[in-house]
Amino acid sequence: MTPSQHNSGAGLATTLRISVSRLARRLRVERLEPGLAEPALSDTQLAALATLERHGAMTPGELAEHEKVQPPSMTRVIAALAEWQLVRRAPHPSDRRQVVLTVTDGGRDLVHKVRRRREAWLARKLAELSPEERATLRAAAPILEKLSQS
Amino acid sequence: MTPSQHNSGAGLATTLRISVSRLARRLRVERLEPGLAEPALSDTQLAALATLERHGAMTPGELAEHEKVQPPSMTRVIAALAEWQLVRRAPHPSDRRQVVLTVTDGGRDLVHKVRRRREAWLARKLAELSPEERATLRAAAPILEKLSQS
DNA sequence: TATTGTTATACTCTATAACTATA
DNA sequence: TATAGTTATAGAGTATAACAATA
Repeated sequence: MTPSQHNSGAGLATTLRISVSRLARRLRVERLEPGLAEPALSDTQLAALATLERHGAMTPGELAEHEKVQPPSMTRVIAALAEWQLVRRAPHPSDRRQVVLTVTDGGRDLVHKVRRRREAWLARKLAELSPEERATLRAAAPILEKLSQS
Repeated sequence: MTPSQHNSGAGLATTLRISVSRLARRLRVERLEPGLAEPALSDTQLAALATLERHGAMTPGELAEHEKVQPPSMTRVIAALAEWQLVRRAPHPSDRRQVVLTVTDGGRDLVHKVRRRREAWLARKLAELSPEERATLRAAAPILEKLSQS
């Protein structure tokens, strides 16, 4: 690696891209494996449910915009989530064209369960590291976060 | 955060999962945006091409197994790649049921181009960081790599 | 008979276009 | 007229089942 690469981060870019992509894929897989009890939610359904759980209440249009899907696609996602009693639809208080979506208790439980399951694997792996290695990752996390902004 | 969480990495698991997943998604998106010159390869097509570029020569069955798709799906992927002259099919030397796939020069160029494009974005972002931040990431990369093993 | 690859067909997910109800 | 949501329909991607060629 040349000094200029060292400074600009070209060599670092290669190793970081590989390690980040691999770990992310591993985390994604880890979400799917267990948990055959609950309905098999698709990525979009799970993401929409998690967004709703975080934001509290949104209209279908807002949710579609947030999840970067078109409104008709969100209609189908909501229909599935509503059928499984994970979200609830209520009339908008002032505008009768709109619909207000909220997460049910069951939906909230499912979001938490999936979140815990995803993190359980990673937490186990982190516990196997040395304290110094964990400190390095703790310092790196906000920098990684900053990289993905903008 | 409690001391035990600090030691086991449960709190760290949350922040690290979020930052790694976000950055990986950002890197994936970065593959799509520019490059309107070449054919728009799907994720699976690009992954199959990259695997073939790395391994040199495989049969459709081996490639399907490696990419975790069923053989009929791989048949269609190969058909598209062959139509764009990115891979070449040759008869197997001894078993006439089998087919041997190799990457063409054009396919190899495309793999390299996409790989460079993905890294260019990250290298630009890394160059905006302070030397200390880059040093932290350089230390973190092998630890992230270790986490994704096993 | 078993195996490799392909063709036929169906399902899931998402998109665009057209429609309904309301503002 | 414009907007929110839905319904109708089409396209991309992948799966299983059935088939042809070869071992």
